[in-house]
Amino acid sequence: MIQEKKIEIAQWLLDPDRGNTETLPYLSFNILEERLKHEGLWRVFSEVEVPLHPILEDMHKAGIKLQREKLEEMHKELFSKENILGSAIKKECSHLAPRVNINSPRQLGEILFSEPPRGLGITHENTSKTKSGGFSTDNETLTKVKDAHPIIPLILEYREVFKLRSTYLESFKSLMDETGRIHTTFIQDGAATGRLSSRNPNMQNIPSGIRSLFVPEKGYFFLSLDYSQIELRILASVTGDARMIDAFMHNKDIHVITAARVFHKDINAITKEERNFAKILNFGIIYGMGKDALSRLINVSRDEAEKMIRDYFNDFAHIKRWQEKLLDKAMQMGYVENELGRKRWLPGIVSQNKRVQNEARRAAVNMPIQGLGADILKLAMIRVAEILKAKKVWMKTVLPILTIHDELLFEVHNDILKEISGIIKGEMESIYELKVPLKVDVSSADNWGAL
DNA sequence: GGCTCCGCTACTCG
DNA sequence: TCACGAGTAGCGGAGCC
Repeated sequence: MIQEKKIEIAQWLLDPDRGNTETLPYLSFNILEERLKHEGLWRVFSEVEVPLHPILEDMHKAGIKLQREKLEEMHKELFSKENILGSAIKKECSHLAPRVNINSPRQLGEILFSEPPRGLGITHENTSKTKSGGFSTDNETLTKVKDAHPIIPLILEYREVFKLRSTYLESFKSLMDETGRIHTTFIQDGAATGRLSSRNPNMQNIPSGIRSLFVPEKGYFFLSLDYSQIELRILASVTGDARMIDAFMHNKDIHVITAARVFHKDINAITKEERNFAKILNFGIIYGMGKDALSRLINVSRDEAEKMIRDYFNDFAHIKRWQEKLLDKAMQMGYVENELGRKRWLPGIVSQNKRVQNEARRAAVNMPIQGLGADILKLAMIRVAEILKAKKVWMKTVLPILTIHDELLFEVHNDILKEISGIIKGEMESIYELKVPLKVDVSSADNWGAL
């Protein structure tokens, strides 16, 4: 691994948000090494990031194959659909603005929500929602008024089609090599929590509807292994909350358990909707969600949302205490850290500006969870690569293809699929010890969409 | 007049 | 103001030559 890369990673570990320090680029590696050791970051550097780097290079080299004909076909189809929808939309508002650009949210907002004669005067609750004072035209807003005018569903469908064509299919076409594979770049020193990201193209946000375009070579299968509910398991483990730990130890449905707690009902009486609310609440806790966000998301009053959060913390008392302790320390020390010592500095935590401070507080409670999830996956990648290299199959009959936050994707030769999937699953589940078991779900298929 | 840069809006994923 | 973490496309304003 080249020295320059090590320096970049060291700098990122010392300032993962890229903004707290100014002139690190001129520091020698020796000085960076001292700083890493001084900050307790040497372990993450030497045992995680350094050994991970060649694996990401191998993934880049391997790439992932697209079905060229199917890609062309889908592109053609979407392009024609896009044109038809575009014409229909323009027809609906041609009397107002014959030269409207549908891709301009500002123009679109004017046309939909201004009073006649300038616009269609569609009624809506929240006027001028955007930062710059314009009408918001996002999916949530338009869905609320989708029956008010025939133009609305057309716009929603146009947006969907346009996104698929322009952001995904178009870039696949231009990035595909002669063999039909595209080679994303995994960014090791980008995300502030320790996660990886991906670009050119971003393979970590491919819509499920077009994943079937990606296929293994003949004689191979895709093998996917994903950690089941890893962030909630980490939440249970690092907070030491006995009830949540118990739920995972006995393989119970964590969202049903939560629903029973906050709705004061028996586990067997929980409805689908209540389970879904609890699911949103569980994730919301990881993200530091407040009553406003919760009430908007599950469509209850702010008072009801506040009560649900209060009940949640009453029942999972360790979680509340863990958050308070963490925030105290963050304010004293200026940073938070995960179990491996990975750090994130959050100067906003002591800001006089309430909004800035609250942003930092949410990031603070999230980082030790999201960041440990990232490290567990990274450790697993390192271990799996080691074993598969020893078996002489790495980059031969087993290709590492993608890593998507809680999931690994491989392209594996038919003959060894079963053996390899057992090995990788075992390593992923035993790579890190939490107070609850790590659970990995395995699936394989002859295209990415079928996993 | 044409070019690049950047913030904003919107949408995709875990 | 609106829940954490990312990347990308297009629009449109600002500033430069």
